[in-house]
Amino acid sequence: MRIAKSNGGEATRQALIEASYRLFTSRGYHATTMRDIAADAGITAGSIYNHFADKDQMIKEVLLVYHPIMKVLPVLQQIEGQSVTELIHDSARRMLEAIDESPGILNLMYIELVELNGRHMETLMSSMFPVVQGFLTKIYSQDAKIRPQDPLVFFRAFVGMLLGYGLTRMAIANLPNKQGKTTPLTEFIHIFLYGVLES
Amino acid sequence: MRIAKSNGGEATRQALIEASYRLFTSRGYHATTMRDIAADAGITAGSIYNHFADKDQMIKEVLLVYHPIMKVLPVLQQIEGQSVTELIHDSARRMLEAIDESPGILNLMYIELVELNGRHMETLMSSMFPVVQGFLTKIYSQDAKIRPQDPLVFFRAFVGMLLGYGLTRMAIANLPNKQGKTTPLTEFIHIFLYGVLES
DNA sequence: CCTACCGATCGGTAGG
DNA sequence: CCTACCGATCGGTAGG
Repeated sequence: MRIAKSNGGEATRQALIEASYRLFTSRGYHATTMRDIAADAGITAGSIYNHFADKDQMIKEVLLVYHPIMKVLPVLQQIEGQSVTELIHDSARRMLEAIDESPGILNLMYIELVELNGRHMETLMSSMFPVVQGFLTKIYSQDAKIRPQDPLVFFRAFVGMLLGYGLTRMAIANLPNKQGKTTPLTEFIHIFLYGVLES
Repeated sequence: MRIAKSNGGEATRQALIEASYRLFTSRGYHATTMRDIAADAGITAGSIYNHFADKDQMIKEVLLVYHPIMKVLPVLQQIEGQSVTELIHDSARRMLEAIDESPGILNLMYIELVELNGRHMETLMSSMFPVVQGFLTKIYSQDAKIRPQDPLVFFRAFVGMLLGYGLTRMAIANLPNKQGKTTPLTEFIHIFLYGVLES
């Protein structure tokens, strides 16, 4: 039972988390120095250690708040719709909104997987498990013929569709001659629905 | 017109490329030191610079050989089949084979995109363009109703399906309690085909 | 929260 | 291809 400091302390801590999120996602973990983070948050390097034990604890807290899985879980729990089609449309749209709120958030997956050797994956996935189960129950209890017998395959295909959309969009955005096309998320959803539903 | 050294020089160079590929993909670019690479290739750090100007040139050459795009392009050119279904099955299977040949190869995408800030994406994508166009021409000239009017959407959905399959498989493989299930690539392909073809 | 500083380690070079 | 070494910079600490 600790009483929060009235002002500066917590604000600085938040600024540090946001700064490290910004820098980690745009350069990677090991290329970002404590001095970079401190400067971005408006303090000096030594002062970071009044808020965090070390660099590893910083990325841990960033992952806890910003990892795509963490951002997407609350959305998955609030899905609404009267049919599989509606449920998928609603969830796809809202999951992508959640991801678009934090630019570069998908990079955290890679940072965790490669630069941190997937150390936190187990924790993240296990907190995901019950939510996914609830989501799939909602889907499969609808009155519709669904092609994959294994719900896990359904979920992998669904997440895969969203990942594929997000990553190819990222790749295209990195090009200089990006045409001003509207992003065809609905087309991706339609392909997935046609693929997954027995007509 | 340089005559290759009869022996050790080129072999060491190859050993260095393979070592750096292995280490870059398993730890990331900035976490891998020149000393790590040298040791893995069986020489000392200073000797690397007889073969490569600097660290940046090493990752460049690794990308040129191992980047998923480079591995997948020759496969895309050799696709065979008498129908869209056959063509997609053949290409998906062979593309995934090419990727499975080099473990961790997908990590190179991340290294290039985040740790190297996407510097080489343009070059890679532009070499991809004509091959993709040939692939799509082959697909769309078949006698079949294809749902996406824009071939680019078709291709994004196709690549997205493969990426989604590969990445969710990676995520699952990182878990300790991985069940011994067979990987359902064909189910992914079926979902995609049902989604993309008008029956 | 800052200044000043530490030991370690990095990428890269010199000279043989 | 190795030994020896450089300047720079890193994560982290001490003391105030």
